[in-house]
Amino acid sequence: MLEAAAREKALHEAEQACARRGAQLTPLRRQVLGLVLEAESPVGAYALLDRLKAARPGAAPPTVYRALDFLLEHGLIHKVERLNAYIGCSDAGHGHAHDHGHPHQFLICRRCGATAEIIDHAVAHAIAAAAERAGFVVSEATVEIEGLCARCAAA
Amino acid sequence: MLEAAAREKALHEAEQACARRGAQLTPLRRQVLGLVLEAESPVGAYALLDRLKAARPGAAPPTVYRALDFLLEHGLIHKVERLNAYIGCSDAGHGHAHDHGHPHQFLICRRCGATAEIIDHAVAHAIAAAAERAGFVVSEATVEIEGLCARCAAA
DNA sequence: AATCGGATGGAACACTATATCATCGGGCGA
DNA sequence: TCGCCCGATGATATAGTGTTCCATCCGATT
Repeated sequence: MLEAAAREKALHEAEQACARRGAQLTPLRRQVLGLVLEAESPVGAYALLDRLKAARPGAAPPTVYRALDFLLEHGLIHKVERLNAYIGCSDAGHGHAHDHGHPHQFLICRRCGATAEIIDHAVAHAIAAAAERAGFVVSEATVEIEGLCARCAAA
Repeated sequence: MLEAAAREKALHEAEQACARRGAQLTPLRRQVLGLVLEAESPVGAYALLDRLKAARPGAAPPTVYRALDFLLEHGLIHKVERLNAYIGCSDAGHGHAHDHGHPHQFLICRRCGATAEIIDHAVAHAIAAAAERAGFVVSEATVEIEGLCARCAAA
């Protein structure tokens, strides 16, 4: 997802965001975040586990799920429900404690698997308005748009 | 989800929609659709399997997943990704063959689990516009809004 | 030192979904 | 009528995703 330099920068910003919030970005959590950020596409928990085992042979499913829960909780990553996979947040650290994340949407390419996060306020507003008309109090909205990315659609 | 009479009506309409499209709503598929429609909330595949076993002791996971695939394919049910569960479509049969469904959104209550399907054209348009700006060709969009339903928010 | 709480280690298990091969039965042409 | 094809179903096994539970470690506090 990110080049090495950009990844280091993102990790550093994550550390600072956690520090501000009184959350501990431990070496394990930081390492899992790094693995998510270096993946090309959204990455599954067990793929992360395999990679994590290179550095931590004893790692088991709860190891990675606990780290993922922390990162989700603090808005550093998102889960892509349609793929059962995780991706770095393009806008990490811009929330408050226990804010599971800002409104966002994903564009998921069927063909190449590339997944892009977008932040479209018109979509967010339309959702907020529709929910309000139903008397519904929104805590979080999942918007996952599947189709063909520009590159694959052209091909 | 539906009272007995409304359920019968929905099943009958599903039969007619399938007939129009040259699809076979076999007894098994009809039975699974009935189980989905009579559930209070979105229902998981294995919960359906348990109920199906009452009538068909030999039923196994593929039995129910194949039926669900057919029903999804023909727009008679939807999958709620956040819950890994299935729910009847509120607008069944209004599509064409291999049209996996019209634009729709879900309101999922965290507290009581009630899940309502809504069809909000402003949301659909905002999504289409955002995708188009990215050169993305949409085939299907998942919109799942989690929070508190009007009843639970009032309590 | 005693204790308390968050983080991690580790085994087992629960839940969700798919692969694979066999069988059945209706439609259809030779 | 026979043989064939093909979609649907039966049945077993396995893959993939996520959780529960208990133990341990370690730093902070008292």
